[in-house]
Amino acid sequence: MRPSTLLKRQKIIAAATQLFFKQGYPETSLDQIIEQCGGSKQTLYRYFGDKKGILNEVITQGTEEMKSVFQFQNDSDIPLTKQLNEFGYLYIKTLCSPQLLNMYRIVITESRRDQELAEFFLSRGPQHFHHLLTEFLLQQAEQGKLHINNASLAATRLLGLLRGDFFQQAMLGMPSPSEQEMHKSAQQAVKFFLQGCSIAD
Amino acid sequence: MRPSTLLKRQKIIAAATQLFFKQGYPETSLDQIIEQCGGSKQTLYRYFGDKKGILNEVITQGTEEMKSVFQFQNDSDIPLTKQLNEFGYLYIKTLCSPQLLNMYRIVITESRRDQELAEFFLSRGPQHFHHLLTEFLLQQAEQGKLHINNASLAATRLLGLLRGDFFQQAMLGMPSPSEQEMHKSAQQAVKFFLQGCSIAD
DNA sequence: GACTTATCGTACTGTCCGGTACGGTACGTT
DNA sequence: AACGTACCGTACCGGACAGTACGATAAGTC
Repeated sequence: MRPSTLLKRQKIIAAATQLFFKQGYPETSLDQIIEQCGGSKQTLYRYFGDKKGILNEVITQGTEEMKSVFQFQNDSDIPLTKQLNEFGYLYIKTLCSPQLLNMYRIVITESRRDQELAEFFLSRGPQHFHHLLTEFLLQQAEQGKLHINNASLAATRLLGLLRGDFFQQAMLGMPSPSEQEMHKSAQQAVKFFLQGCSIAD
Repeated sequence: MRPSTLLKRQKIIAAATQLFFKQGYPETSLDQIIEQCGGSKQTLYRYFGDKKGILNEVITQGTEEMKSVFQFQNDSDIPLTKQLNEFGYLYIKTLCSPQLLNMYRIVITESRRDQELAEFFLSRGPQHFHHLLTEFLLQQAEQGKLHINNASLAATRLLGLLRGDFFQQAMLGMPSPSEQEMHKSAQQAVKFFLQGCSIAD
């Protein structure tokens, strides 16, 4: 294997990602990818087998990158509300990012043909956020800072409140909220969540 | 115009709906629709202009039908909690129905090309539910049965709680919850919502 | 420098599909 | 019965595109 191989792979994936996100997966031809990143169709088949192989790699790297960007600092010196506000803002911002929205659209479209891809994306994407929040809530509960019986269910609720209408609307191409709206919505959702928690379950 | 024309139109739409929902819109050829409902391609073009014309009609009739199915009885003799539970159950059930899920998938997929369709669907589908709930909450608030400042925001919150993870997962092809789970989830969400409302805003 | 192997460019194949053309046929009207 | 119109069936057009074939060329290895 040549040393340039890995670089070429990344170039192909970068080009494919950009085109898939911009136009959609079925709407992007292999020739367009080649045109964007140079090289020959043969190379593309050598590395990825077929078109779906490219998509798998795009989704894999896309989710990986998102996970690395979404860094939620769990610092016990910071008050609970503030930490949740920050988490909420990050969550809304991530959900409304073109990166995630485009992946959602593609995976939803392909889920009819490729259930495996859908499950993969679900576990690496949405369920990852759920997992992070559940762990955090669990920890807070153990420290007595929060009264919940079921951390996973509580996480589902907070995430649902955070999503609100944004996600559905963004998914259908409506404009994303501003940074200010995201902050405000996150704060309101967290407040509402904590009030509900003070008694619930 | 012949009397059989309307019948034929409906037959075409029924066939197209079934195929679009089962296979997706781009994956369904006009020949397949003809094969299913009989007739000639020419007729199809006579009635609908082009393929997208058929889709528009499918979505229009689909949302119309859903609105007529989703009948929320506002009976002031019934306690608030019970009414909200019923609403919540209906909402979850509708969201997880193949009818709505398939429309969502198609519209999301097409929203890249046809923003108008997306907005049409959004207003007739999701926003219709939001509107119904907002009106109801407003009425309850005016009667002093509920303390909220912003009925629309409150509706967004309850709907978010009701959706929980179900919608995202169903959208990606995961199995829908059972009737029991729907009932239970609706009750829990409503309970949590009402607790949050007792102080919030 | 000789050899190997990855890559390139281009052309090609097979297929699918939206949309059109057109001759024939049933239907409804007068 | 005669006429016009809607409808049917089939064939066709043009274009797009995944995937393949293959000879030419560059890059790395010895």
